[in-house]
Amino acid sequence: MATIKDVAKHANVSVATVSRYLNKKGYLSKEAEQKVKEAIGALNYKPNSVARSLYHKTSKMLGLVIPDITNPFFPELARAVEDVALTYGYTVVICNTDEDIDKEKHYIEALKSKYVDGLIIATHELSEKDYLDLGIPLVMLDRTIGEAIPSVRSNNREGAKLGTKYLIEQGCQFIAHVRGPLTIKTAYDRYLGFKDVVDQHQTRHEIVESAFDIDESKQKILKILNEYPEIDGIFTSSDVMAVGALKATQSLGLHVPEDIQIIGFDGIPLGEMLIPSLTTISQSIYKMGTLACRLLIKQIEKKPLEELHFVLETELKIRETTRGE
Amino acid sequence: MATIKDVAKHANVSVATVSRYLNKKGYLSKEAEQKVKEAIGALNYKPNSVARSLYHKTSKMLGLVIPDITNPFFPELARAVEDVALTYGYTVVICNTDEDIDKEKHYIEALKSKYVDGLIIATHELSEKDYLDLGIPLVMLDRTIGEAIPSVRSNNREGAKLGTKYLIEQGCQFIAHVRGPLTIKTAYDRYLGFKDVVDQHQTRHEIVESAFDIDESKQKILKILNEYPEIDGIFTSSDVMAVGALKATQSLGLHVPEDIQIIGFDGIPLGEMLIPSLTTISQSIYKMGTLACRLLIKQIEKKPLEELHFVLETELKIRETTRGE
DNA sequence: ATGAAAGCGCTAACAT
DNA sequence: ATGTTAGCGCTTTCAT
Repeated sequence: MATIKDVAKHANVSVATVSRYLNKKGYLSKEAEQKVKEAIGALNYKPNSVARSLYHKTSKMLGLVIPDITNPFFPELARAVEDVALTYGYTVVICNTDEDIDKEKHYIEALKSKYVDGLIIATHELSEKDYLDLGIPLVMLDRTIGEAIPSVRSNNREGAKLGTKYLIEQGCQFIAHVRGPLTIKTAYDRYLGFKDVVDQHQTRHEIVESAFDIDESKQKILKILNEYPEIDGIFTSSDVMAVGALKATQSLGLHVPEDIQIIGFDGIPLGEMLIPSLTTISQSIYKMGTLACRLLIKQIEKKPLEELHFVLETELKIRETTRGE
Repeated sequence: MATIKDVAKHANVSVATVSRYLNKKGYLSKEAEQKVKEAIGALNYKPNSVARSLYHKTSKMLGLVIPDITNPFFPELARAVEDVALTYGYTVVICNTDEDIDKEKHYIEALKSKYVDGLIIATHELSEKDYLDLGIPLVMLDRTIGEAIPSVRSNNREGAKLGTKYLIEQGCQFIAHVRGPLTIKTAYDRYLGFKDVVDQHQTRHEIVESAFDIDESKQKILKILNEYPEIDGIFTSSDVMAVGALKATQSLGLHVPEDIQIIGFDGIPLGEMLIPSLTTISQSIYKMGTLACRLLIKQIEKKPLEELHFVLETELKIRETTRGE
């Protein structure tokens, strides 16, 4: 691979001149410009990012820290981040932490030593201080952590209200809510939204807790359906959980949506592929990703942020697991 | 961030000594070792990867070039690659090319200028020469391209035979095959396998072509089902296409598997989540990823490869879209 | 056993 | 307008 020296030699100028050409900085005669341009073409020269990084302490790399790319919520998000990163000339490195604090630390350390320019964090492991101490631009995705770190998330509580309300409108008299782990704020907000509505309407309800996991959700629902066969509506804290619900009702010989209606949360592509397709509270996943990435790049480029915390509205996507009009 | 100089100063030794300690190379007195160790601890020193990269022309980074992480085949693959990469201390950068040759070239260029150590390629854009000219270790995933570049793929033809045979065993008399784009070798092999079996059994059949896309597949199937209502079996070239088939049969009021049986190909997690769950020819996706990554790292570490081309067997996963025993 | 110094490829301050 | 050079943080050869 040709270096800047080779180009300088070939063009009969100094490396500084080549560098000026490359960065369009400082004075440069038309003539020199022409010679350099030719040399670069002739040698097929490409600037070496590593050398640039070493000098600038910057890498044009972004880190995306997520629990697991295999969770259907994240591919679309990752895609969104990557799409805008590409636009601005950044490369993104995805880190699967499996919600393991050591793994997360390991990755962040590795990225820092590569001069990563910023991080989008979609996990719930470290504390605000840990993140702030990193000393690099950050965006929290799907949660806020203190006021200082910019964030992008959905209005989970309102979304949950939307879904619960719709279930009641469709005639549900006894609704089960499968909520996510208590430690996860997102899941807690959805629980709160559910609670708001059932309390207000004095709707009979039961709440179970489950990991965002299809099988655990199925088991929990089987259990509660067994205990309360009158349940005629299920609102789950995620679409994956709703699949578990669907499996459970199916194995019980229940018809959806005739006997029991189901609403999920997330709006992952899977929902549309199911038969029956899943009614859900859809988050603007792609938009969350692009927004987070733009926020991050703005910080990296030291542009002012007129707003730090973004809350996106959710949308009720009526499909086949509810009765419809 | 502390540098090697800081550590040297703190420990009252030269940077060379610190470097020797870091790399466990060359002579080092117990005493010096102790001092350096302390200094590193005290300063919380972490070696800078960028500086190392510049010297070694190596980055401990791997590139994974795929069409689109949003395609449900790839998250599991990416996960597998990352898991083994992590074990060996590598970081992986995922590149979504959208099957766009310019995007692929752009990414590869960017990675090269970052001294990426190797590439796993799961796209079909560039030629063997293009790849060879890169001059870095490579593994082809899901296809072979010449003899020189190591590869990992499934035995697609045998897999297709397995599926087609099973459909016939289950009583199908008229089978439709939705094949993938002709340009994709993988899809072609599956088509060949299908053809092998229907020809041998003189089974009535029809073939349509579709992108690996749910809606297009649905439309194509709707059309052929309309033309030949006697079709009682569908074998698709991917699971996503099979979802299209399921949607099509459902919209026609057909019962699966009673009226018509369906078999997909891939074994993506989605298949299990569907209701009815999808009978499919399952590839060992995770294994393909780990194998490819190990192969790549072996090359990077200049270890001999006893074998260059790996063909993994597929497995028939009998679920609910076929009649079963 | 340890240190000084060159060099990886690039940028920018300084000199001319 | 252009060139010389120090330095980014690290590794390694060569002295000592």
